[in-house]
Amino acid sequence: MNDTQIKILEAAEAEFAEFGFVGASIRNITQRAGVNLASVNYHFGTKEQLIKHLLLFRITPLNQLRLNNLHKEQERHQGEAVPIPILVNLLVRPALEKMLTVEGGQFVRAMARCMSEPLGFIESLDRDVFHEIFTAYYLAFQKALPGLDEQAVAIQMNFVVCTMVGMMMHFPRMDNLRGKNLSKEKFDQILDQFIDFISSGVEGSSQCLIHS
Amino acid sequence: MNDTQIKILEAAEAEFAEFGFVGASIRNITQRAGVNLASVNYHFGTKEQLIKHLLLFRITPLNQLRLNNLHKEQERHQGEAVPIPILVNLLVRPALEKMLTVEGGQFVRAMARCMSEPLGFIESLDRDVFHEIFTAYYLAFQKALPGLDEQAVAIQMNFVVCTMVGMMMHFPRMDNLRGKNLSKEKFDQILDQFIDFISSGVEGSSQCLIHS
DNA sequence: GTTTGATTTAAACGATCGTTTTAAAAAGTC
DNA sequence: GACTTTTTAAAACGATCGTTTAAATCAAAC
Repeated sequence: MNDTQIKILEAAEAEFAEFGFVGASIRNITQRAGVNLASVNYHFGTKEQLIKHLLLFRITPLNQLRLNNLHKEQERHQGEAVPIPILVNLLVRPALEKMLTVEGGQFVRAMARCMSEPLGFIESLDRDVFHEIFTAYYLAFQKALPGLDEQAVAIQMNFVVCTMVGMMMHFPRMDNLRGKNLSKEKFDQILDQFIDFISSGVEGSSQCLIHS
Repeated sequence: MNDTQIKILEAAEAEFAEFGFVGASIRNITQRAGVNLASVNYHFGTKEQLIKHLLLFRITPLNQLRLNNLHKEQERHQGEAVPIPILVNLLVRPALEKMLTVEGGQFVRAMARCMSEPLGFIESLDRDVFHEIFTAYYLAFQKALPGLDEQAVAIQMNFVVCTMVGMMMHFPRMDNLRGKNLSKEKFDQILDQFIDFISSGVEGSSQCLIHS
């Protein structure tokens, strides 16, 4: 990985976080990075290939971690269902805990913003990158929510994903936190509470479905 | 309201829903509407004024409804706290129930997409339009969650908003629903479940805070 | 030191963007 | 019917966009 390439990726992440994919401009990115305009196309090809590279570069290890941790937890429970709060924590925390640092927050927001854009190649990338982890967690959720049919489990997982993505996008705008120099302790506390919020949501809204 | 203006607003809504504010193009909008390119600037001024007009035109009655229903419910409870599930329902349902129809879904997605863009005038519009309703519901949440300090209540409300906005953006992509010609009954059932999800999230994640 | 390949640079290309201008058409007023 | 106002129409403006090109610079190998 070239020095120029690294500078481009860092600048691109900030730019995509701020303006999304269509709003981002190659000229701004190269200017932020202090490199020549043509170097993006030289090193990465098109703008589309740049965001693909960036997203894959960041999301792949994230999902690998989520997958490994799930397997570990499943082994620990020896075939029994892993409880919902643990599943939610394993799924949500790796992404959200990055939001505390500046560069982590940029990555998270860039990911949430760009992945939400309804462009053809984004939607197919979305499915490609998240298919494996979605099905792995889907099976775990199914085991943890006996009595729910397949579609109900998928809907619950969509609730979880919606909530997580909503937070990834909305976090920088949370009124009562912005500009407060959020300490790590306070942030962790809010993150714990958020994961608790999601877990309680899944468990609470599943209950009436199980008893029917 | 002119016939041309209506056609522009309808086309603009579809365009903004699909591409967001920066991604939307005046040329596409006028082409969709079947009107001349210059008519957008003639009738609405700039692109920025167009989206402002559209958002205000749609959000104002929505928030008025949410506010009226809250006041009614507060009268019914005669000074006692309105329970969380009712508050969440009053806050969330008016927006989400529009997603079932095509034009409603376009409006909801346009709103979620454009409001999430980190542009200066959008963020100020955001605060202007939602300030009144946020504080009204904030006070109601505070009464329904005794024992939580001010910041904790605000955080809970941010969780709710995050979740709602996440759903507004993510709904058209929910795998197990797309292209299934979702019936009104099934949709209402999912919406009920979603509201239950949020309510359970608030109540569940508040509990450990209250007992401390 | 020369040559070869990789990288950087500056300039340009064609396309699209939001907006403005100027004139034609339509609608309304007396 | 003449006049004024409002609305539409076509064309152009200046700016920015992603991308390509061609020359200049650098690095490494021989």
